[in-house]
Amino acid sequence: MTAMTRARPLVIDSHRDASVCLTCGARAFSVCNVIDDADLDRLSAASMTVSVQPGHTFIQEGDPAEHFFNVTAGTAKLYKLLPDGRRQITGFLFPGDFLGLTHNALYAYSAEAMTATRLCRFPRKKLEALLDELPKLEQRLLGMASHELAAAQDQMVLLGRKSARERVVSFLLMLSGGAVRRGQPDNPVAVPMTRNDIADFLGLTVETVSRTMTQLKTQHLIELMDEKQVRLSRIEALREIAGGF
Amino acid sequence: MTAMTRARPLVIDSHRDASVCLTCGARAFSVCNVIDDADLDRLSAASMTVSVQPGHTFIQEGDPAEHFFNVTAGTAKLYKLLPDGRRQITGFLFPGDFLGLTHNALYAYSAEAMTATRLCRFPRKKLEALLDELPKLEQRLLGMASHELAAAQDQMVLLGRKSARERVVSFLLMLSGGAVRRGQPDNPVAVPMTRNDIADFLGLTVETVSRTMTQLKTQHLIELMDEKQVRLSRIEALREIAGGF
DNA sequence: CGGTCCTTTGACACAGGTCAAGTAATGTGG
DNA sequence: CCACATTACTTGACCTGTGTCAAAGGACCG
Repeated sequence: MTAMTRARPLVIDSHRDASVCLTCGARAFSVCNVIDDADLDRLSAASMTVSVQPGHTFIQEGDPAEHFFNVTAGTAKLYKLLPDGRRQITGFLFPGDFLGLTHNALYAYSAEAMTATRLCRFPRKKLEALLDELPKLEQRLLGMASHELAAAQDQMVLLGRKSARERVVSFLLMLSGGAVRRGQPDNPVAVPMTRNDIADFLGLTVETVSRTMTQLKTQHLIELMDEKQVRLSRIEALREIAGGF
Repeated sequence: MTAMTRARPLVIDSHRDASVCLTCGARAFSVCNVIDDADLDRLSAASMTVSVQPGHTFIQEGDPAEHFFNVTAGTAKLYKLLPDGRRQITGFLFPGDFLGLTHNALYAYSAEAMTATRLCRFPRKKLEALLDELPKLEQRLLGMASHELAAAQDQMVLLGRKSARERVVSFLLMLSGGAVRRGQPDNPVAVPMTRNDIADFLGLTVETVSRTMTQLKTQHLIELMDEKQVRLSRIEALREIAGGF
């Protein structure tokens, strides 16, 4: 982490069509505050803006979960490791996403910035203390958690029952759908992660991801503008392949 | 659903070391009420006990999520289907578990009773209306959702990165761990689900599950008391194989 | 006691993993 | 601005873990 500056607080908002810290300099995609100014000030006293360089792991699985974060800029990945080093990426974070919810006092996963990332950081202790007094805030958290849960269940279907082809197509559609919600170009869609990250997210190997992409390209279902930019040429056909996303 | 009787309400408690409906006749594993008697009465007016026969699907994915449920007896499975019928079981429910949290107004999965099951049913609308007034209740819900989320992430690692052998062993250890938390015998551990259900939970086929079990048996790592009862003979060796559960 | 469902086991096939090599893109220091 | 290293991506050849298909034995039930 390269910079830490005092900032006004995180504003919890509905997932995805998310607002971000009011004063971190990040634009808010939808401003739908759940707490009023007075409470904002109480939160703001303890919040901080944190800048993270690409490749930096700013959360370690198993560490005490001292902070709650809101991504205000950049992209990050969440992952878990097996003892022998196998990795499963459990999610990608974009501006507006949060992390740090945990039922015990430890982080359940590691988090690493993929691009230069700005985070609004807030002590979990304080947040929890405020939950009693700010039911709206808690409802928002509950809503976000429910949303995450639904996404996790979809991912279980993908990992447990879909073929490599179906996984890759589902992934591209997910990315595109997320871009829409964030008000970013959805077709061609930006693919900021490496093939390796995609593989670890989809439960495949780099080689299989790469092969599948070229196969899709050959069949004119997608078009690789460049490495990190994919046009979905035949969305309906792709949706058919994905099997329900 | 074969029976519906007026019951006193669901009591939301910490996941797993869970209490259940106070008056459904189910014993409470830990009585740690989060709401007082007056509020209980308000909840109770709308709650109901529902009995469900084995094999009955009492929640359909995509249906309007009108109720929130608390399992008070029996076992159930949650699953999602792909259009062509492939199935992924996303979780098993035991007494004390809940279901019905959803961020939109639809159920995200189907639920089917595996054994005779009793549920405490509560209208979601009313529950949501009460959240403002009962922050403790909401905190409990948030805690349960966070716990579910952590479990879902573990399951992603299993589905994305573990071998068949590792999956089966992880599953048996999970079952055993859950039994401990519910105060039930954990070794030998009850395995109430069919091989097919296990397969659909682990992202495998019945045949692979069956073969893997006999392989573990041959290697004296487990012992099949009968079809639905497994002794974990060498727990430490099994933990080693599972890779962190 | 015949039917249904669950489980196990065997023989074989194939999707995706592994290993290896080559190419392209990016950065670094001289 | 150019050697050179490094990292990401692609492609090919081959291998293997798990799926598929088939069959048979057992448990349960009306």
